[in-house]
Amino acid sequence: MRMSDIIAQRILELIEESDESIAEIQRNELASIVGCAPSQINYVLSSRFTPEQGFIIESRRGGGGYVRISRIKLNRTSAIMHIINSIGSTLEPMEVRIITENCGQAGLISNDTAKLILAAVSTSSMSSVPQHYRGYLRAAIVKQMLLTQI
Amino acid sequence: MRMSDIIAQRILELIEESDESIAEIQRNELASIVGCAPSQINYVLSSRFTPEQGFIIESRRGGGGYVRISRIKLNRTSAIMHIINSIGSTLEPMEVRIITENCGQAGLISNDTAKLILAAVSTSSMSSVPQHYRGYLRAAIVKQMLLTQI
DNA sequence: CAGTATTGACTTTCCCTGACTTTTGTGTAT
DNA sequence: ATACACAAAAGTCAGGGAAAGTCAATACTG
Repeated sequence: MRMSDIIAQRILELIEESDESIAEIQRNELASIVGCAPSQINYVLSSRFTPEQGFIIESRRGGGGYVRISRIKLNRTSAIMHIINSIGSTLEPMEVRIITENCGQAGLISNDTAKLILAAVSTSSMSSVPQHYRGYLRAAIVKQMLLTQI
Repeated sequence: MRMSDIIAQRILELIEESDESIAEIQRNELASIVGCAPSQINYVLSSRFTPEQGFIIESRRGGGGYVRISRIKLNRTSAIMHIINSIGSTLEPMEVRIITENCGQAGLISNDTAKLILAAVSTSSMSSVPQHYRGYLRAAIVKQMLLTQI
């Protein structure tokens, strides 16, 4: 069995065990338990615990640092997940408008949330970033934000 | 739990308990109560109770010295504007965390909104954009999102 | 060969401390 | 009253340690 699989499995176990669907680990500790390089934890997280798969990663460095992996709870979720999955790797402004409108109409997100999403990906928010990246960025941000609404 | 968190928590408790949203402490006394070096109190104050976060620090040295931490009360709109104005051209993840936490605690934004902001600027949202741009992007997004809350 | 895993060196962030400095209040001698 | 010394605070800053993050090179697998 691959190291990555062991790590992923262990993290999933921790999530299962917790009431809140949250696993909070110390990267170096987990690495030494399973016997791999610490940086491989990052690899596993970024390849298998992505927002697309329904996970949110938060972390903090320094003494007492941690990595928190949380799984989005399912229910009405499916609708939102479906929308998220339908989003490709890039999004144009018009598409964002349509998505938020649809979500709003379907009662999946509030008016306020819709506004927040539009603000986050607004032209003025992204003016510091070269054109070239904006489509990818929009897609990633919208996905990530929708995930919190589950 | 980190020492810094304990100290911050204690100070916030004191502020909550007081009618005037003021905590008045003696640096060395607090340090010895929680068991840390006195200078760490300064560290916590300067990293988490900044004017940008809506706090004012006053102090006096010498015999009978003190440190007074007071939370600024403003009306919602001006409070939010104040925070937006205090944000520079770039933001680090930690700063975003502190800002959303403080806004949440001050009742300026909902829990849900806080989550949305954090999601919008999360590492995974921005992974498609080179490091170099991320600070500026975070600042722009957070400002833009806070503006919708006015 | 293409794609996925794995590692290790280096970087960044955050926390914590201790040595040193500065400010303020108090007492005492002139 | 003035000046001075001393003690009792708080402030500053450089440095070290403990985490997590990044990235490029290499190994493995199908």
